[in-house]
Amino acid sequence: MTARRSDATRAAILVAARERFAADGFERATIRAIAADARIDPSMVMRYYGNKEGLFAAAADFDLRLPDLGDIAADRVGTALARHFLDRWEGDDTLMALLRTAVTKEAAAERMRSVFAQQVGPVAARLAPDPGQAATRAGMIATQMLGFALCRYILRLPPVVTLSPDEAAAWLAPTIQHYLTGEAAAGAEETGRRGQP
Amino acid sequence: MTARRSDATRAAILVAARERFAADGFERATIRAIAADARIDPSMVMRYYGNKEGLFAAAADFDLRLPDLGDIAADRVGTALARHFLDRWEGDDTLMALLRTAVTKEAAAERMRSVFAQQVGPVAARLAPDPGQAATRAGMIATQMLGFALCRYILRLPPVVTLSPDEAAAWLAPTIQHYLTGEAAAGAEETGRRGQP
DNA sequence: CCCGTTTGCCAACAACCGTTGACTTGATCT
DNA sequence: AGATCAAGTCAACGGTTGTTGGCAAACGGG
Repeated sequence: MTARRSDATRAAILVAARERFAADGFERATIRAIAADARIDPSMVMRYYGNKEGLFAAAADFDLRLPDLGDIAADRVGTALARHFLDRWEGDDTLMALLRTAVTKEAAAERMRSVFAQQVGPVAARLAPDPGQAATRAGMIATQMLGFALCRYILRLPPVVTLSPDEAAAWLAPTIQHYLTGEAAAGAEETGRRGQP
Repeated sequence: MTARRSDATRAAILVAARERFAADGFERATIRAIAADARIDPSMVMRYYGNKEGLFAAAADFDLRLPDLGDIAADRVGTALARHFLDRWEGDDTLMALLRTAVTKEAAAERMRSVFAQQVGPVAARLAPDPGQAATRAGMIATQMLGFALCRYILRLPPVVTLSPDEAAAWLAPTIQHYLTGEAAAGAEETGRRGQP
């Protein structure tokens, strides 16, 4: 397939869409505002992306780009993961657009689920000491990383915003490492039982 | 001030508003839908709460209701906090309404910030080994608790949804405890420096 | 050079939203 | 009983949004 003459316009729309979705979320980001940012007519957005959901799907196409962790000592993976997540968040509007939208749109939440299941899950599966708990371990890592992003980039809690990237990584790394390779939490020994009682 | 005749209506509006805000977020929850749930006219909402933001402010008035932790051993506070947070989330729509809205509305984000600063902050200030790091420790606790709530109740990541409350508390407690009283993360020794370089 | 296709703009529609004001009903007090 | 005021209903307005179809200009192959 050869390059179309409208590729520049398509790309401009996508950039503007990512910025608006990241800054305002899905509902408050209007097609008119996105089109104005991209200096084109709103109807162009419809022509190239069908409708607002199609535009979002194209703008929020995301990959964590986790590096190969094979050559990293198992007890240093926590640090590597924490740093990678932070780098990924700082430079890319896509993750923020996805998170802001996933809170209110089921389709975006589903994409968020698949990102973590397909990209963090395998890492846990390879490094977790207990294969049966790998999914849970990946899930707990997601809670910590998404929670950190939520507090730092969206809610902007002052003590979390103030942290330098190095400090942030230093706080997060032991938690990630613990969820990944630390002792599993049984949790059912006090008042309940695993799964449904 | 004596009880007004309209108190039942006011309360019905508030209940319906909390449910809608919690389920749909601020923008997708319409005054018309809330009024329909409460079986009254939309104009009643305006009369009693001024406008949509006033309604939200009334519906999202929230208190963590942290218990007195004075009589709990310092090394068991993590467990107590984790359990309390979980209880608070399970039973009350208010927190979900607040979180769903805080992601896109600055006023709600500000309320979220003050909730954690004024309610979690003091706990950290009393138990942290290093007073200067108390705010940071409270912030990291917020990242973990809000991240867990985000993944379990809003994004519904399967491995996090599946956990029983006891299992969840067992996973969260060591992390909270570590953020509260564990060794502080220096974090600036590798490539950066604390605060601005 | 001409004709079909792509690219873009313009105006408009239909739906929905928050919000308002006027009117009716019902309770309460003298 | 009649006056007063709160409680509730109804219809509408102004604005915004996603979306559509028609039309003009630019482009490119024959």
